[in-house]
Amino acid sequence: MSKRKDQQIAEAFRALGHPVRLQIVRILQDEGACFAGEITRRLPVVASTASQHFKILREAGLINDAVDGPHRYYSVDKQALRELKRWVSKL
Amino acid sequence: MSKRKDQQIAEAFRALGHPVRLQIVRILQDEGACFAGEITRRLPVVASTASQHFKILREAGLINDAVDGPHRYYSVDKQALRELKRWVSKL
DNA sequence: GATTAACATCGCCTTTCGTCGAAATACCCC
DNA sequence: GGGGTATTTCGACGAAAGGCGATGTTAATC
Repeated sequence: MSKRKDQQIAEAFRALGHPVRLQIVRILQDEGACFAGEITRRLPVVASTASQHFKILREAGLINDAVDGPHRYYSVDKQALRELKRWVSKL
Repeated sequence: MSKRKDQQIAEAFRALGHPVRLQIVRILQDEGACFAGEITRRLPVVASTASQHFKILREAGLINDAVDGPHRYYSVDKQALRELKRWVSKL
């Protein structure tokens, strides 16, 4: 029971613990990678707020981003999701 | 994609998004039902703080409690955990 | 190189969280 | 019913979250 790992898992859960962020992950899951504006368009918050949520998900390791010209593509981090699933399945 | 459900799922994730609460759920998972003091004894917080964490987990529907004399037994809510697993597995 | 577009970050404000110690509650036992 | 034990609730506080608008940054376009 590593404390380090616990911290990471808790951070991941915390990141998912907000309706907007949950929505972001689901959109990415459904559509695959999307650029930020496309995601933001479907969220009930302004762009700067959405960006904050992206940051939290990114720092929790749940999503990755790739810059492409003026756009920024986001996608789920499959590895992180796998670990999360593994943790949850042990419950 | 019901908004209602999303709210519940987000609440459950949020509840798990704190190291102490993660620890509580794991203790209950490992040991089965425990009374509050037994759990608190292993946590890095005082009793009143632990009680707050129990409350959050209870309100998120993740654990159940049963009064037994001066003690209070806590246990994980298997149904809620099943739902959570189902949700996560879709990611 | 100025302009526009797409995002991110900053600054600010308000609300919620996390924690503690103190007080309240519930129950048991003498 | 008085004292003791287990647990929750209350009250207070600093810390962090979540929101917005304004400002920065980067890159494509003219």
